[in-house]
Amino acid sequence: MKNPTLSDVAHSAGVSYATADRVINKRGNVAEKSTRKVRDAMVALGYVRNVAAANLSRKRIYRLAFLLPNGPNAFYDRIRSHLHGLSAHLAKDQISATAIGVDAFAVGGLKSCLSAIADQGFDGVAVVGLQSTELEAPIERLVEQGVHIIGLVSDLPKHLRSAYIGIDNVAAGRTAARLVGVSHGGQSGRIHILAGSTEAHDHADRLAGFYEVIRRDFPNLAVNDPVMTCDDPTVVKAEVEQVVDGSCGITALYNIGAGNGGLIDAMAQLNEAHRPFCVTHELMPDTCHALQHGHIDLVIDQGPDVEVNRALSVLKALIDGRSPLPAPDLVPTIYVRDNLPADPTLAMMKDTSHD
Amino acid sequence: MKNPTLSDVAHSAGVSYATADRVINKRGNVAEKSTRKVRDAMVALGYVRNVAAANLSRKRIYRLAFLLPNGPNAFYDRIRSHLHGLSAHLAKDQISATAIGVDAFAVGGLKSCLSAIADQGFDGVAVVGLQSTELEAPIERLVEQGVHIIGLVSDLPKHLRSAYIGIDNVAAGRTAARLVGVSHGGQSGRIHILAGSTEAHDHADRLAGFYEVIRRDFPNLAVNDPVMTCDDPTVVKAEVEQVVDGSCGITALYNIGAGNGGLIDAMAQLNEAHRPFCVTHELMPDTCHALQHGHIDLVIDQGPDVEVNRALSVLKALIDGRSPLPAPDLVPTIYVRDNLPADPTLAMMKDTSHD
DNA sequence: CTGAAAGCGCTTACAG
DNA sequence: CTGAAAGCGCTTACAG
Repeated sequence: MKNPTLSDVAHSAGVSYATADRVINKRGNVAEKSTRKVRDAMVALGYVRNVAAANLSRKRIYRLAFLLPNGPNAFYDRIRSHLHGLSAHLAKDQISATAIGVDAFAVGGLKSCLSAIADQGFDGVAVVGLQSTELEAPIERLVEQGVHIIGLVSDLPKHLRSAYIGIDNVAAGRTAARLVGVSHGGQSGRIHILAGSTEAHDHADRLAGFYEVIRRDFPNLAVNDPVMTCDDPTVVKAEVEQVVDGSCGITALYNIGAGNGGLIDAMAQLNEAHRPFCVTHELMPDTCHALQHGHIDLVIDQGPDVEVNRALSVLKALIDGRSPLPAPDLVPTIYVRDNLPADPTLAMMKDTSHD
Repeated sequence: MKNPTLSDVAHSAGVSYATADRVINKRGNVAEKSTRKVRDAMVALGYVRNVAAANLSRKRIYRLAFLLPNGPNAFYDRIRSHLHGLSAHLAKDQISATAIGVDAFAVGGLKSCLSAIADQGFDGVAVVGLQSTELEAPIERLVEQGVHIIGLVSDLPKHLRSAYIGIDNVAAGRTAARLVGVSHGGQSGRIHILAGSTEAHDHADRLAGFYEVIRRDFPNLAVNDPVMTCDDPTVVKAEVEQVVDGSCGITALYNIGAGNGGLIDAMAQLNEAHRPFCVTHELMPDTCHALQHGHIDLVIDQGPDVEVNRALSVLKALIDGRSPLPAPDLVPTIYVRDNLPADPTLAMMKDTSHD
């Protein structure tokens, strides 16, 4: 019942091990006839290449890079720290994963970073992408070098990457809308929306999804035009305070982007029973705390840790030339105050543990 | 920068390869003095054992078993089919995973199954457990044989297993309660609860969590005593039809167990705008369809595919004697009609694809 | 175009 | 208690 090896195949095909190897690894320089014989033997015996053995003999080390936006951003800090906590573990599987900072969210920064990592011997890179054709040149250069590219959290143009690991932001926005809608229990209301910027594709997607559902299924709810906050907590706070004084009739608040600190500060001053229903994104120490204390109601979390783990295994599969383990698409987790991780700080930090 | 090998360690310790091997693998028969020298060299060089090489030379094959309840159950069918779809993929990593049917949910069936798989050469087994001390004997026997045991979906007594892969059902019940509560928008109401049986620990846990939150945070909501349905759709349907005729003032329905077909049939007859708010568990073709058509509102899904994948990697880590990849606890996904998998039937079935 | 041989980092008899 | 040697399934020069 044990798997046939390459030498079984070679034998059965009547050629040498080296020749069989040449055809299964497409190294060329093999007579048409030999190729055919080997191919036949392969299927006849049901040959399955032993990747572990191949990697051992080749001394393969998976060199991976994660291109993450620089700057003070709790979300990417969490990704960085998870990656860091994983490194000892990954080393045992001959995987090295390096986080590389990219300047701002601007195309220029990403472009130069992509160019800079060429010729550095990376086998795969996960990049927090941008929808810009300007990225075409540097990425194609990498691909020519045999580097595998995937989009992480925010996608690249589809034709430039082999996979996207992240959530469907339109669906996330729709989900937020549904839950906000449901929270009105059939009563009418007015929803106020905050977003980081119109540039950010993920924000635009969430907004589109949100509108779609509210307009279709909740005619009793009015939606204010989104206010841009640049993800700045101070801006968020000022905006929320101004609009929530009671005279505007706001019954729900949806923060599409970051800057939750400001939202939470503003909400904490209100009476829980009378404040608007609040939905935000990403479970962080502050949003977790706010949920526990009833300052906000729902957090839609994309699970950065899981995204990183998934990116890692997809990249490895790509490099090994095989399909990744079948797994369902990533769907964000909805947190309420009742399903929070046992010890929030611990849960956030446990990544830094090693084994 | 490359990792030191065992022969580096042996060299540096001034002993033979074989001796170094004996101490790192605790095979015994080594002089105290040699042991010390090797140990010192190990830490000095920062030796990391290459598991892949070890497995290759040992021709290790991971033989795993999944003990799943028999009988017509869509949930476990889905687990079985996912497992089946994975097998080609797993084979490439020298992993074989066999699903083994266990009679009913009774302790007796599980006990005899656990006894039956002893001496069969399994390295690890994931079992849909039961909280019964009767399982102690057969499990301890397996453990003595070096078999690693984990609980899947439903836990075993803690001291009998190395890990539990599944959701926190109390938290799931609390989440259901929160969302049901929120859906009333501050208005009062009455909630009707259906459960499979009082025996099932997961049902009991969900119920407890549900009560906890409603009682604490939603004094305006009354909760009927749970009705036991034996997870039978016919029973569920009859019960729902009886209670939803309008005269009972039911504003929400929570089905803790299975038998959703009955719930959906009953709901489909009602006007979406006036039917009670409906929450159930597990995304299946029927619940997915019901969500899309507005017959129910929320599905709390534990993600059996992800559970299986996780069980696999935890089992492998256990067998290799290392800690699993750090990953957050499993939290169920909340589905509404707006965040359903792209093609539901496809998504359910894609497991059967091979690579 | 083809083949024989050494080596990847480990384990497993086997002989002292 | 210790060591030399073959072998796991592959890849990589190297020699024809």
